This record gives sequence, structure tokens and C-alpha cells, in this order.
Amino acid sequence: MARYNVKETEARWQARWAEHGCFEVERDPGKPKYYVLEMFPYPSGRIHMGHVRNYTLGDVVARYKKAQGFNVLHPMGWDAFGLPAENAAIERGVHPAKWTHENIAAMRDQLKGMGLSYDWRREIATCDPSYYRHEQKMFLDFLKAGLAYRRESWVNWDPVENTVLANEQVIDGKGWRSGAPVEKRKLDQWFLKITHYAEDLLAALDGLERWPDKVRLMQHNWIGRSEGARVRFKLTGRDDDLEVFTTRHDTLFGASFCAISPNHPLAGELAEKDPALQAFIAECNRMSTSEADIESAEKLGYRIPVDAEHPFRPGSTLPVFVANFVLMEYGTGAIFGCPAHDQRDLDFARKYDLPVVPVVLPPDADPATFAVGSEAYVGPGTIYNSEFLDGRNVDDAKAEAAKRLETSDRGSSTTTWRLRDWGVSRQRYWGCPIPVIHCGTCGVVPVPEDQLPVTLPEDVDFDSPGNPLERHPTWRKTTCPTCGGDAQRETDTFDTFFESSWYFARFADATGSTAFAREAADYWLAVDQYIGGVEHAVLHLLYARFFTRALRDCGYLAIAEPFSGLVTQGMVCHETYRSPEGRWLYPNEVKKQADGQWVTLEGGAPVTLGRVEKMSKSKRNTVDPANIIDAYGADTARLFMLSDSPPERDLEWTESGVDGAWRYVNRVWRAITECPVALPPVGTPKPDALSPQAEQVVRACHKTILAVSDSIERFRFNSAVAQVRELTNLIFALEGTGPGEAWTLRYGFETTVRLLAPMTPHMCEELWQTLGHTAILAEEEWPEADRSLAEDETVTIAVQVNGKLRATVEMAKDSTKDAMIERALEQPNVIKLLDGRDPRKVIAVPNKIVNVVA
RNA sequence: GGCCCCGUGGCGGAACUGGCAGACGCACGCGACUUAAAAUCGCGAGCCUUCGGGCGUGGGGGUUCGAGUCCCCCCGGGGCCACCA
Repeated sequence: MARYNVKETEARWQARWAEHGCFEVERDPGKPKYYVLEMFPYPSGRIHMGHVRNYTLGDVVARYKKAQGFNVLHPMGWDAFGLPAENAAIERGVHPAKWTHENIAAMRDQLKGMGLSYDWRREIATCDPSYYRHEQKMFLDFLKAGLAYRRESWVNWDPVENTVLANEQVIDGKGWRSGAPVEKRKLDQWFLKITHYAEDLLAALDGLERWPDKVRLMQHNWIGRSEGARVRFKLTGRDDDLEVFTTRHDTLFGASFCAISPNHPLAGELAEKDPALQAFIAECNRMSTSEADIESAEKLGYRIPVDAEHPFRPGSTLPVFVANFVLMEYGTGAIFGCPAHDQRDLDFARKYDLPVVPVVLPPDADPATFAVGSEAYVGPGTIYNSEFLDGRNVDDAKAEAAKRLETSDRGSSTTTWRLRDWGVSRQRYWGCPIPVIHCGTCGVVPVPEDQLPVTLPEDVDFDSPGNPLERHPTWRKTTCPTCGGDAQRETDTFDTFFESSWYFARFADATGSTAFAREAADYWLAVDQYIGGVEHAVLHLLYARFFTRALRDCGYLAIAEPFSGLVTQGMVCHETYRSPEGRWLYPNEVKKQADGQWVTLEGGAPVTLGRVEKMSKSKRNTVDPANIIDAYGADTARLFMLSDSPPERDLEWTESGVDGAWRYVNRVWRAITECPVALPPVGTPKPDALSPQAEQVVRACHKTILAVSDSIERFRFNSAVAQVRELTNLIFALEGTGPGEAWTLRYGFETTVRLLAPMTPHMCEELWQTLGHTAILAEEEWPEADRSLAEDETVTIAVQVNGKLRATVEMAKDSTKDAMIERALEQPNVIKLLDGRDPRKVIAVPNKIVNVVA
């Protein structure tokens, strides 16, 4: 018998799907839509196992929903701007555009080899001016709407690369590429006003019911709503006030100092005449913000010649410090310190010998003896030592303090957010140019819309560090759209998260001359099911939620939330191997001997087996999907990706697991192509008489259709695979000679093929033909289950005595409780255990269980 | 340090709302086919057992007729955030 020719079969079906435009969709208001989207990849050049997993998950959903009758939009594109392209230019002299487009071509071929159900006509690359011109327009609209602004701000500056780094590109206080300690610098930067939506972005999380709780929680924490109060301290000898933010205004009477950030305007002003303060500030800004450093960093303060008057005690003052632990970015950049009830304030007070006055008395503590030693008391209690606040609990005291601050005009309660506006300027070449012009006379002028897009120049050199746009001989030079005088283009480009914040909308109308036609967006959006890595839980997913709101407010869209359903898949992991010298080894460089010892393939040197870790180049524990697809085919790779772990959990890639998937693919293939029984023709009605075995198989088919549908809906693909395997175990055991068994075999085979089609589509198409069908399976409807046929006539009732299983009885479905109890009490084991006594109580749950309490 | 999640056979994992723990698979063992091996097919299997049964979902306690599932404490692993005022 001919072996299953995987390569030939898969290529043939991929070509057929393309020929027939199976996955090309148009807006159809008469049909319910379903939009499935996987996070688009950065075109690094080759797909990796994480991609295979991500896109397989999405493809199962897309194919399943299509079979269910939905008009399914399932697109793919390229997140094509970014640093690696510039690195390639620097290291190898390839132009970023060439490098990127070659990578896209290679990866597109690889994805096509996986048999994914994309509408390739909608493919986009974000580095294409036909894409980024629209976001330049969006930016101008944001500018008009007050959602974008320019401000001087403190940024992470890499002194070697001469560029700003995003927070996530700073690792342990050092630039991720240069390794140089990152400095804080004050630069003019463009910002998007994400904080304008802070309240809504937080509140709307509750409505994202099909998002993982974990992601919602992460965004919740990231947005970081904090209820507190602003308090204005009068400064001695000055006209201005010092405003601080606190969440503990109940402890104001325990205040013993105020502290401001080294970047606070007051610090800057005083430093002008104080070289020592200048040096102190410079020192603070050199300090990295990495975990280890913060952990060990000493709390340092610099006493400035200013005192702050206590808002509730006129005439009483507090010393003011510039302190290295106060962040300009949070609150007001200034705090008051209450050492008794804040650990950090306590550390600072002990170091600078400041008073520690407890004002919150823990329950059951004695006010005469309670004292704070080296540990601040942060628990609940009764306020004391606090004049008019005495005797209140913490919450009441906060309310009263806020009221008093308001009446005396010294402050008010307020809400502060951890979320900060999104700085989008990057001093890089390979990004979307920010469409503004700097004019000596008119200032910052937006590029007029009819001059868009502002495209990147192609003749750039990467021979020296920094932004090639800045050095370009002519590109910068332009004329001011307002006054017509000489002016210069902005040389910063957008953060690449800008492109990914709206690409899902572009797919709705990927070739249109506007960003997207409103009717297309209204029909297709929101994305019904979005799938990607959890590493984007905050950044990309939060930016996209913000962007959608901003686009709505600028008239582009009707919706606020871009993704109504979200699944975050786990990582693909693999064992790690090390040579005797401690070098990492690739899986294909080692083998396991019969005695269980791992050795190198060449030379047979002993190999140490390491932990199972995320596939990464540095640990060399990667398996190239191309090799797997070449050896086993896409169906096997897909099946393994789905069958071993639920999507959100990490998946361990194992050779034996892939073999298992491969064996199953072949088993199904052989069972159907080599079936010795002559099957009745397609469409033969169910015979009246079925053997008991056949009856059971038919019932199992109906049950499995229900179970698999439910599993797919709930993203339990591993269970779905298990359920189909269970069914095939039954079907393949059917002899096919008894009454109605040949028909049942056909029915079983067809059910199997249709249920497996979203997971192993190529093989299923082939078998669908083998079974005599001519239509393309990808166009067929999902099988329907008859619920009445899916239910057994009898059920197995568990009989317990005192909660322990002692017998099982077969009974007609829906037997009465009395009948169940009667049967249960007849069981020999039950009689024996009752030993002549009457049961004290008997609980019966219909169709499930009887529990006899002896 | 704060917040959150997860601990089930040798392994990956099933068990939706409390109701027969271990589906399905991997690895393993035995058998069939074969001169032999591979492939394939069939069977077995949580642990202990005096073969009656006993013990079992990280450990301890609780609620319940009944707990992998709910509550409290502890241990172990992981994630996110973090001088956040």
C-alpha cells in the first residue's frame, strides 16, 4: 500500500486552497463575522517554534469558526520596523529595507508551508509607506485633538549608541546592546496622552470577560490607580508652596521631613547657586534603576536651606531634603516623610537623625509604651498624638484630614496614576518618521496632510553611531509650511509599538487609500479572538487599547476595545544539553544511548542534561520548525503543538511527542486508506439495524462532536485531540462485518476527518477525497450532533458507603432516587458494611451517585 | 518588599458548576507478526497488600453525606510590579 506522501499532499492542498481562494473573505453584512488574529511577527528571517504554536492555535479557531458558518477574517502581516534591521545594516552593511524584505519573503514561504488559513491578499508590512503614511495622519489628528504633545522629559540615554532606550531595553541599568550604563537625560520628546484614558482603561478591564484574569490584573497594576491627597506645604522665606502627594494623610501629624526629587524644579533652581547640590543631583541621575542597585542603594538626602510649614500646625516646620529615592515621574515629585509608619521614611529618618513619632496605635497596644524601633508600623489602628484626628481609625482620619486640608486651602483628596504618558520618540532610522517640521520662526509645525507620507531616505550610512537621519546631507532640509522659510524635519521616528497599535484595523481594509474604510472597520472590528505571547500583556495590549480609544475620539472607529477575546499562549521549551567543557549543545548534536546516558553525536563524549527551558539561541535548545515540517509535515507539527499542553501553559517540545503525533497521523491515514471493508457510497442513509458495537460507535461519534466542539470553544485543544483519539480507538476496533457496521465505519471515518480538519487540515482533505467526496473539506460545514443520540440509555451509578466507593450499578437513565436507593441497598458490599443496621441517611444524586451513611 | 497564579502516576496532562481521580498520550513491560530487527497490532499497568482490603491529587487543619475542586495555616515552584509616597 502506498505510504502517505506528506510533502506532496501538503503542497498540493496548499495550492488548491489558494487556487480556490478558500480563505479570501469580503465584508458581508448578511453573515455573522468572526475575526481571528495572531500577533504578527517581527520578520527576523526564520519562523521559530513559538510562531508555529501561535499560528496553529489561531488556525484551529479560524477553520473551526469558518466551518461553523462564520465569515472569518484571518489575516497576517509583518511588524517590520525595528532595531535588528539596523543592526544588520551596521554589522553587515545590508540596507534595513532589503534585509527586512528578504526576511519577509523567507518567512512568508515558511508560513505558507504550515497550511495556515490566511487571506494573503490582506498582507501588510508596517515599513511600507503605504502603511505608515496613515499613522502619520493619525498622529496629526492626535495633535489636533490634544492627544499628542511635545515636552522635555527625562529619558534613558545610551551614551554609546547615542539614542534613547525604552525601559524594556534597559537591562540591569545597562543598554541591552552596548552594555554601557544608561544615563538619565532631559530631552524634547513626543508623547501620546494615554493618561487621558487612565480611568477608562482601568474601568473597562472589567468588561473584558474573555481576557485572562492574569493579563487584566497586570494592566490593572500597571495603570496603578492610587487614592490619596495632595498637600501644599508653605515654604519658609519663599513665595511658592511645596506640593506633595500622599496616600497616608492620616499620618500627617507624624511627619518629620519633606523630600523632593533630584529632578524637581526646586532642586534645579537651588542647585544653580550650590555646586555641592549640583554634584549630588548629578550623582543621583547616574544611579541606575535596576533591581539589584535599588535593593542595595542607600537612601541619600541633601538638606536644602528651605523649611516646610506643617499644614495643621502653623509655625511648626519640617526640614526639606533632596532625596535620591523620590521620583519626579510619580505624584508631584515630592513627599512628606512619616518615619513611624513607612519603612523607607524610617530608614531615612534613622540615617539623618530625624524624629520618629508614632501616630497610629496598633490594636491592643499601650499608647504609653508603644514605640517604633527598626520596623515601621504599617497596619491598622487608632490615630493618636494627632490633635483633632485622635481616636479615629485610619480611613476616618484620612477623610477628616482631607476635609481640613480643603477648608484651609492646603490641599485636597486626589487620585494619582502610575501610568505615564507614552513617549514615542526614538532616535533611530528604521521607524516611521514623525511628521513635523521645526521652524526657527514658527516653532514646531505639523507636516501638511497633502505632503504625507514623509518617507525615509534610502541613501543612509550606518558607519558612525547615532541616528543616520540626523547626519543626512539633505533629507532634513525643508521649508516651513507656515512661513515658507528654511526649516528642518524632525529626525526622530516613532516607537515601533506605534505600528502595532492599529494594524488589526488596517487588516479590515488593507489596500484602501485611507487607513481603513469606516464601514469595513465597523463590520470586522473588534477582533473576536486575539492570540499571542503573554510578554505583551502590558505594553502592546495597553497601547492598542489606548490607540483604539484615541482613534474613536478622532472619528476613525466606533469602538473602544480592540480585542474582545484574548488568549496568551505559553512558551515552547526544550531540554538543554552541555558538553564536558560546559558548552551548550543543540538537540541535534546529542543522542541518548540505550543505557540512558546522553552523549555527543560526534565523538560520543558524555553530555550533561540540563533543565527544560524556553527555547533560545543562547542555550542552543532550539529546534528549527523547518526541519520538523520537512521530516514529518505540517500536520504532525501542528498536531503535536495542540495535543500535549493546553495553550496558556508552557509546552515541552520532545522528540517522542512528535513521534507520537506522527504515528497517529499515519494510523488514521492507514485505517481509512487501507480499510478492508467496502464502504457504502457517500450519502447512504443510516440503516435501520445496527449491531450493538455499531450502535456504540455511532453514539460515540455524536458524543465526540459535542465534546470536541466544546473543547475548541474553550481553547482546550489538548482535550479535543484526546477526545478524537478516544473515538478513533473505538472506530478502528470495529470489524465492519456485522449489521450496519460498514455504514458505521463510513460515518465514523467521516466524523473523525471532519473533527480533525482544523488541526491536521492537509491529511483530512486527502482522506475526505479518499472517502469519495469531491468538495474541499475546508469549505464544508462542521458536523452536527444529535443530542438524543449522544446520550446513553443507561448510566453507571456510583454507590458509596460513608463516601467511599463500594459498588457501581447500571441503571436506566433518569431513574428515580427511590429506585437508585433501593438498588444501592441491595449491593452485597453495602449489606456487608451495614452489617444489619439501618443506614442513618442516604443521599441520591440522579444519574450520578448514591451515598449510604452508615 | 507588594500583588497574583500553580503543585494530580516515571513524564505531559484529563476530571465545566463539589459526585466513580488518573481520560488521552509519552515512556515502560508482556505477547502476536518476522529468520531477525524496525514498523505495526493486541494486552497490562497509581502505590502498598497477609489478596479480605488499605493508602492515595505538596503538608496540616476545617466545612460537607461526599473535597483534586470550597475555607484557614504552612511548604515548594513560577509570574508581574517595585525606592510608587
